[in-house]
Amino acid sequence: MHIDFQTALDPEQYAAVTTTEGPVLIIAGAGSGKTRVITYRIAYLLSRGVPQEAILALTFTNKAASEMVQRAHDLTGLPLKNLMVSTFHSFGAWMLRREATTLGYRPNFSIYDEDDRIRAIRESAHELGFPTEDLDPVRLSQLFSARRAGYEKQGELSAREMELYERYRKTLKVYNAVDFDDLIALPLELLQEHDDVRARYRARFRYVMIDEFQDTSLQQYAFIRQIESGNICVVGDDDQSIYSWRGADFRNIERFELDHPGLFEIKLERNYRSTGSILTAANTVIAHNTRRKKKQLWSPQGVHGTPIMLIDAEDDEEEAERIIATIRELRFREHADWDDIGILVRTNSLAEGIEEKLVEHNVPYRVAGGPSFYQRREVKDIVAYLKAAVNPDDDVSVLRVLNVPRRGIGPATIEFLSNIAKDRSVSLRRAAEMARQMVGVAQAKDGHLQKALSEVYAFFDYLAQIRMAFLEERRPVSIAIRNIVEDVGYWQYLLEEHKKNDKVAVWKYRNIELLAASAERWEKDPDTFEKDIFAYLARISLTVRDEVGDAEQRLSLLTIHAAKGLEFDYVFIPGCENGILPHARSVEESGDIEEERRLFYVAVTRAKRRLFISRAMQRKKNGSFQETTPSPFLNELPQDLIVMADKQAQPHNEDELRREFFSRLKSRLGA
DNA sequence: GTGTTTACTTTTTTT
DNA sequence: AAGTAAACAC
Repeated sequence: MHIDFQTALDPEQYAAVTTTEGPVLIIAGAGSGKTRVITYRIAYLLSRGVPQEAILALTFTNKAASEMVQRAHDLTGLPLKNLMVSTFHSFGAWMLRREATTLGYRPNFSIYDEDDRIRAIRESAHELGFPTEDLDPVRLSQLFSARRAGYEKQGELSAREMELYERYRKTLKVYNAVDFDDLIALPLELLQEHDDVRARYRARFRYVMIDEFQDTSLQQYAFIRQIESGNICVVGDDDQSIYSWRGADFRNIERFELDHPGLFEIKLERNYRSTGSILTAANTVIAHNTRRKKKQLWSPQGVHGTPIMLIDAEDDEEEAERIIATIRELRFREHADWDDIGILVRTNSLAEGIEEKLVEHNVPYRVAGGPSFYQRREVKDIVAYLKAAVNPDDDVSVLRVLNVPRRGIGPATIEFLSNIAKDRSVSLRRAAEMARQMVGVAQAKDGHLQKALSEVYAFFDYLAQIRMAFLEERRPVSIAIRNIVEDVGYWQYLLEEHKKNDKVAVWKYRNIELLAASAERWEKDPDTFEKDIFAYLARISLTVRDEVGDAEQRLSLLTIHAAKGLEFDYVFIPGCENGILPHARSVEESGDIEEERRLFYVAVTRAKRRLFISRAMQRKKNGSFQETTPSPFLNELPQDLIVMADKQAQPHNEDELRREFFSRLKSRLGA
């Protein structure tokens, strides 16, 4: 490994990379080469003889983590098997797996995503006889998270809801399951309460780095404090803090300063990404925020670039049409590649409308965000089989597939078993086991129930069989998936469920085949170090989307949240209307629009060359049209840098003419 | 226990 | 406008 750090980095970056001992705070403005600094820092540590296993780098997304490893690998040319670059949650899961017994869990615990969690809350509410009419599991889920993270004020619960919260926690323990909050809270508890464990982890991870530090929660901050032992480097930008709704608190930056008196602090303000007009716009907008660290992005090249375009359309459909027309023009006039274009939306629902138009116009695109592959019902079903096989006490997964495909196990049977389970605080599986032994049950006259119960027993026996295959003969996950589909007759089930249009059934079956194929790829990947079923389940529970590495050029359509850390030559920000950006709900909840402004700032700073902002005068919402007003952020932009897009100047262009020509040709040949 | 009809509200962002 | 949950019929 031979790297000339001095020439590869600007002076500030160089200082940030080479100050390896003691606490370091890096304030990294948008486009200032943050990822570059972190990867060079890893390379620098390695070049100084620090062993890989002594380094811990924590990020928020799997994408950021894998990109970092990739770039560190490219830089050093070293195999990086023992380098721990991970998301907070994956790292928590990893720790918890190793230390489960200390905390009273078994190592085969299940990880519950939001959907599983809602089901568990419903289940607990049902057990408590909580009135269903005022049960809002989604809201409760948020409140529970706030409470778990230590935000008492936000997490205000009524006495009854508090009772439900306690029951939910107990229920998860019985199921041997943890939720996302637990993945941080439990390892934290472990480090706080077991000096020997803390000493062990501190001894190992002598160099700790935190990416997107402004997005850490109080809980994560406490966790960082526990695991670091002096050499801690945090990188963040308070202007890009957009996750406060998830418990993030950018004041952790101030806390960090207070807690580390001798810290080395450096600001990266050189922006290598955007043109001058985009930077000026970004600086002007963000200056309206009151609580922020002072920062001014500047461009070392000093190029001013093209003005920002403002598109105002009659309605949402016209907005999408004009965006697409503009994109065509960019492709024609500036030879823009599809990959260079990003459409950044505030909400997923906004993306849907645009997506329809993209399909209509044959624009190749990829969507990020939105419901992921792993959330699809058929995929979740199969995954639930895997989860339940590994951890048969996981009632949420069990209940999900107990009667899928239909086995005649309905509400009555489940009620019967859950009563036993509730009385003894055990899982359904244990309850079923007990029922099997109980003479009274075997002699009961109810033929229906008898039949259903024997189906339940057979179901658990089947799960045990799969479990054995995993643990004893180490059956690969991909094979197990295909076995399950076959054994339970899932294909027949799909056909049965979609009698009217078997296209849906085929589509769903294909998704399952994709799941098996992706598992197979994962098994064969030389970079996967742990290949057992536990590692697999942790991975898919904590992955939003798999980066499908297809070489095809595509435009990106994604939420602003998902766009953080990315950049595009051409950026479109649709829906710049009051209520959308800033989002009404957010303003209502937090009382100010500063976070929404940061969101707008993040969107603007993704653009390298040109920025297009659009809005519709009226927009379809829940079926009917609604008049809109422009986003206040539009007035905060420097007006001399904005140009109104001309409505008339959207003629047929090359692409369209060509397509029209071909379609005519085709129909003539066909006729 | 399963299938169909009816009433109703919904999404802001994600590990 | 559409998808979900409760209500109802078989």
